[in-house]
Amino acid sequence: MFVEVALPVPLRQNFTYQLKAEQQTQVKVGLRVKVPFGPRQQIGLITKLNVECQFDTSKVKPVTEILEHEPLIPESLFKLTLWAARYYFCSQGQMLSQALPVALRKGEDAAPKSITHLALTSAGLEAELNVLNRAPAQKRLLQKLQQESNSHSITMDEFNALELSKAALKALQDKGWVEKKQVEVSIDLSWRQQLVMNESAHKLNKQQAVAVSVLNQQQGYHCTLLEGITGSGKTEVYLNVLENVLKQGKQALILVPEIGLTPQTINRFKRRFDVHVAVIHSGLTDNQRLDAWRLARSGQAAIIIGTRSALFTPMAYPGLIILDEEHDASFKQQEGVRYHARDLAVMRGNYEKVPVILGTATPSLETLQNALNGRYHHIELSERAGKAQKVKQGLIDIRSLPLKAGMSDSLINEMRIHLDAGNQVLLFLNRRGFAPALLCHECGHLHECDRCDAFFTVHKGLNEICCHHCGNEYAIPKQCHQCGSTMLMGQGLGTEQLEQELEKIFPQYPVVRIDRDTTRRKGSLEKQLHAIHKGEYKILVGTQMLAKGHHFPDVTLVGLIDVDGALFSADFRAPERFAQLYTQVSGRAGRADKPGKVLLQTHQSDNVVIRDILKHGYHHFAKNQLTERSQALLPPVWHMLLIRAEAHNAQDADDFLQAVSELLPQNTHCEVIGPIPAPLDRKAGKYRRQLLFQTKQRNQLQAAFEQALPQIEQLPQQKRCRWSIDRDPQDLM
DNA sequence: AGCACGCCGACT
DNA sequence: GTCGGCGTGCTC
Repeated sequence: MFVEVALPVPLRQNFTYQLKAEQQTQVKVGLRVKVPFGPRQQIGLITKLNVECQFDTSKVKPVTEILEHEPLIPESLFKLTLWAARYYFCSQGQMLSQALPVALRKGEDAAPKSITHLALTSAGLEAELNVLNRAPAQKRLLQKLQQESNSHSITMDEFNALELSKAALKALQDKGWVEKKQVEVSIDLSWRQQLVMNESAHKLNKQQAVAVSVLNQQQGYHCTLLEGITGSGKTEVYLNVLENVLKQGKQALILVPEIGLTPQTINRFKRRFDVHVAVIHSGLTDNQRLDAWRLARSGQAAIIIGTRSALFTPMAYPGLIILDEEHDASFKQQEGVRYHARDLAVMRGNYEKVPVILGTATPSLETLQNALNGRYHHIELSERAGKAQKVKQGLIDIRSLPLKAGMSDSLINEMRIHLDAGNQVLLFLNRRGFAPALLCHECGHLHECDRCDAFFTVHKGLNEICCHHCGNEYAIPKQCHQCGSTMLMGQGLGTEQLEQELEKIFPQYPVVRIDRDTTRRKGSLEKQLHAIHKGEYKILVGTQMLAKGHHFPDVTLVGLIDVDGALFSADFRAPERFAQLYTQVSGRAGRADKPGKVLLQTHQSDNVVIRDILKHGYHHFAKNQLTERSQALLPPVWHMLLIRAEAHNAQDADDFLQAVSELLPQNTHCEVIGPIPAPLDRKAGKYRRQLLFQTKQRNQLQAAFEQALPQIEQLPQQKRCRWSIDRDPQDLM
């Protein structure tokens, strides 16, 4: 008997293996198997049984081992994954391995084993808390354990949630009061019978109430765009719908952007319901991920909340999928298989027959189009939930104005007014580092990365010049590389420099900078945000990071220092992104008793995009953009596939893509553009070229490319370069 | 993607 | 003499 196995290799095919007699009775589609593959053993999933062997039978190898008795993931999720492999033109094995926690890919057991508990010993039960007055961490842990009335024990997960040090635990163990115990896991599904609420729902305004009642009526698959302006209380709507779903004994999957998965967000859900919430984020170890996965699969975790990859978490009793901040670019994977969690979430809702809610204040054009043409329901929340006031907007035309570190006098004056009134000010600049280039004042030479077509960014604090594209870095040179002059200076403005200048202009107001450089260490973002909330800083400087997801109630003025770069990038999504960013930062300013203000500095004050957003708001702008995209044959109206190729030698990449372009149809419904150099022509020492394939209909793209792909893989030019496929690309970089 | 094989330069 | 650089080819 032969079986077909999907393996996590980039070859777009599955592999045939033989089963030994004793394996044949226990084999099923969806089981993991260990198989020999070339010189090593690989773990794959069975996709078909009893297949005719297309391969030279004598070369077919036997399956080494079958790793379980029951399929790892439900059929709906398995089917979704195979669908995604076809859609994104990758191998089934690659897509399936995306869908499994790393531990399972490596062969770890899927069934939950015993887990470690921390338990009180009898001595610990009688121990006096007051003895530990000088060891507060130990005291808290002991107290917690003594309060657990039944078991006098907690799981390691619960211990970690207390955020106490390992040393405190060690000390209690050494005293003989606490011990580690292996406990057999039992599956606790009591939440399905009786949902316990920790707090009651907040009062909804009329729009929220209508939204909740519409969403609660949905049975089976529905997709809804919940378009709610900042502060309109989307989360409260989620929580109400969630309550209804949990009461039916069904689980909910909540997907959030990478930056949005903060303790505050998680606590919001934990605080409302007394259920197990499985949190899946990038900081987890492989085994912690696997634990969360098991809890979700068995149905013990009622709520699963995570970032992009959590999309693939199996659920025993699926009831609802929510994807928050739907427009966020972090839902699209940017390496390997470039899937979009938003699109797959909608597809998953289809397969699981459950409703999907896409929430945002600034819908992506893709989602907006689906809402406008009726594929998705569309619910709008246009009222602010509290009595928060609308922000005031201002445009500063900086053409020929004198600037201090990129700031005009009017911006600085406005800042002073808000700061003197005791409020916080947020300045947004999407360029980290001190200066985006190093200029020789004598000969005009701009120092360029030797591996990329890009200038070095100057980082004064690190005393380094860095290439933000390949990670190349050197100490700041003392002399110009071209003329030897020592008169070197930063050219342009970055967050680091802005921070420094602000400290000079407003010495009495402490400045904090939030960007990838200041938040590199784990937990430092949390720390800085906490300090901001406590009011330790008055001026906040930062990149995108600062604009996304975090609300600062004491910020009353938001300044966008330089948006011209963002608006005039070569990318067709630049206006959309800018509009989203602007709308999102605007939402950060002000609160009920303090009206907020947003100031935008630009050299392009009469730019139609800027005018449109300021005057009519995001929704109006987005509708106009859809028309423009349609006229320009761009997504989401047309469908796009991008093939990137890179090679040491530009000609090799060009030749390959040229050959590809000749394999693709070109007519009124299908367009091929390229090969063209990528926007960053040379990156990390390699030349990058790309080819765009666009079609009017989604299925035309699927059909045409499916037909061409086998031929593309056979092209002799293919060997001389590395190439990859990006369906529905986020950007053309 | 890995991993082996294979063919040329600078080291104990 | 060998260690190791990465180009090329293969994986049921």
